[in-house]
Amino acid sequence: MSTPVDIILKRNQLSITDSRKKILELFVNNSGALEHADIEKKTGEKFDRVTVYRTLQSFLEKGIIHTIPTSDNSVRYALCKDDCKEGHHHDNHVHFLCNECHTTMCLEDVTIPEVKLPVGFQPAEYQMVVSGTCKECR
Amino acid sequence: MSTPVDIILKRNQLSITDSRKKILELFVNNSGALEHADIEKKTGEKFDRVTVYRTLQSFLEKGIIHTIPTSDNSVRYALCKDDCKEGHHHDNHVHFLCNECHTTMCLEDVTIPEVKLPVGFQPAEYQMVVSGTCKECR
DNA sequence: ATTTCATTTGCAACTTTGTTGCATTTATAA
DNA sequence: TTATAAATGCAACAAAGTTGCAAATGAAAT
Ligand SMILES: [Mn+2]
Ligand SMILES: [Mn+2]
Ligand SMILES: [Zn+2]
Ligand SMILES: [Zn+2]
Repeated sequence: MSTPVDIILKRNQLSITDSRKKILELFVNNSGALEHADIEKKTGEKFDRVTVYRTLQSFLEKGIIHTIPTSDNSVRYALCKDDCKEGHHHDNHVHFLCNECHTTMCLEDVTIPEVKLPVGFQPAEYQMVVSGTCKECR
Repeated sequence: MSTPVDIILKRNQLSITDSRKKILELFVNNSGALEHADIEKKTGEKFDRVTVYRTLQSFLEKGIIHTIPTSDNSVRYALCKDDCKEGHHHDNHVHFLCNECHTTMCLEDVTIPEVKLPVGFQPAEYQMVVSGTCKECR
């Protein structure tokens, strides 16, 4: 019996290990984005810090998760929609940071608008982050 | 004789010190954004790391510089246009990250477009970062 | 089920990045 | 010139991230 998490791991040619299962479950069961520290807390110190780093790294490389830019120095991770290929992400959706509850979420349905850049600039990837008050907090 | 840098400091009620002058000069003479490490390098280990941190912090608070969001964990700083008030930045311009020369720059003339958020979401600040190849590198 | 082998993990040791308290120095204004 | 509040440097620390390597484990073959 393969769990949903197992299926994701198999599809990405990652061996199914304890840490990968637990960490991927966190993403699947959480609506918002997670920081490294969140993951360490929520796994209850079950895994070595290094393992968490390496697990996130391989999820990133496989296109299972993506990072979300923030103005402070924190890195947030969130699940990619299924159509991200290895090494080539293309979630062109807006991200929202709530100033009240401090959750970071993917607004999958809000597409990043195009902008006209000055001549000579060749765009490859667009990122848009909106901060404010989320649905729950207002 | 007040230098341009002195004037900025005075306008923001910051006392004119060696470190503040040198660090602010870096921003004024550099077109791109700077990381903490750049500043330490370019000042030639002249100032203590702590002083650099505290100087950047006070520039941020006064609205002299602003941070630029990135997907990795690095923090970049760039000069604000003159109309940023203490604690309340409003540079609503797009930022560009060059994948070749790795410079980060403010596209002052490119305004961040509005997006329609799902009901319930109250936006406060918009950030947009475009990565790709810059004018110089193509 | 057992064996094999590449992969993954945990540990230790390390580097980098950022923070805090405090004594000394410095800038500003009286 | 002096007084005083602010800024700096230092030390000590905390947090975040990296690397090499031996031991453990997963997947596939027998
Ligand atoms: Mn997302
Ligand atoms: Mn800018
Ligand atoms: Zn919220
Ligand atoms: Zn470039």
